[in-house]
Amino acid sequence: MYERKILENLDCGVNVANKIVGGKWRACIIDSISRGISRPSGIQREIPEAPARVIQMHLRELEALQVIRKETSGGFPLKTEYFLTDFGRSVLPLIAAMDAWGNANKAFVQEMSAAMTEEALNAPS
Amino acid sequence: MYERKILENLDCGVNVANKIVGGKWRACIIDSISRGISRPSGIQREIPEAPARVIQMHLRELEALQVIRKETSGGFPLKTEYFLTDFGRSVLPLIAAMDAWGNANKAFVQEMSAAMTEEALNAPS
DNA sequence: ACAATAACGGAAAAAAGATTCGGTAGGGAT
DNA sequence: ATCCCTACCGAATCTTTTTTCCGTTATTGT
Repeated sequence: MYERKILENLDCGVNVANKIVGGKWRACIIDSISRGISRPSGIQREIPEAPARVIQMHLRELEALQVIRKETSGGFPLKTEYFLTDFGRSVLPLIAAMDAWGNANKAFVQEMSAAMTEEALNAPS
Repeated sequence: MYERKILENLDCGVNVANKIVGGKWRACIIDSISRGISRPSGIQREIPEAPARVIQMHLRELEALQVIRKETSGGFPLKTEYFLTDFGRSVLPLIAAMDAWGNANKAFVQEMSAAMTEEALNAPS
């Protein structure tokens, strides 16, 4: 696991929340599991743009943070399943709130974002 | 401004939200301005752990994204003020939700986080 | 024996983000 | 004259996160 050089600050609530749902694919992974997509291969099929390695690493970390719980049946075909813990379920409303706000303001942010890159291109100075 | 190499994906609401409130100091800066701390120097005094340069850059970006609006009175002592736009005010409930969830689960996350680093130290393989 | 699938992880590179260092500029106070 | 304050920005560097590449193990189907 990666060893931090700068001590992370978990005093502020926002930072605590970002620790769980921040990152490029975190919320997607949690959302998939909440929708009953429990196996790693299924999650990968659900989010094909995310590299398998990244999903694997996030699953490890979310398990360590007790957001999800792992269940392995050694049988065949080699079955691993992940489920949300109670704690994990408690983030769902937050993810829903972020998703709702984001979707409501998607067009505006996309527009501003596009304007920013155009501005950068048209002002080579 | 920084030029992305990988196209950012603003299709998903969560990513749109993270574009505005993600990042180490974004929410803190927006929160400060919402509390009436309008000048850069004031914001820096409010968040002394954040380097001045970082705050400056975020202010630029938040302005470009129209989350905040800038007002300059050329007079003296060289006064610049930032205010939330209507759009900016619309993120406040989201930041409040993140902060509330984070504060409610702070102790648990801190505990899990500590357990993770200890685990890493005690298992040198 | 050989491919296919599932789960997983090491290592290094790439990308993104944060930080430090230094510099600009205008004016005020001593 | 010299130092301080305010606002600001370029560039290099460091840290963190994401990605790519390539392995391992185990079992099933052909």
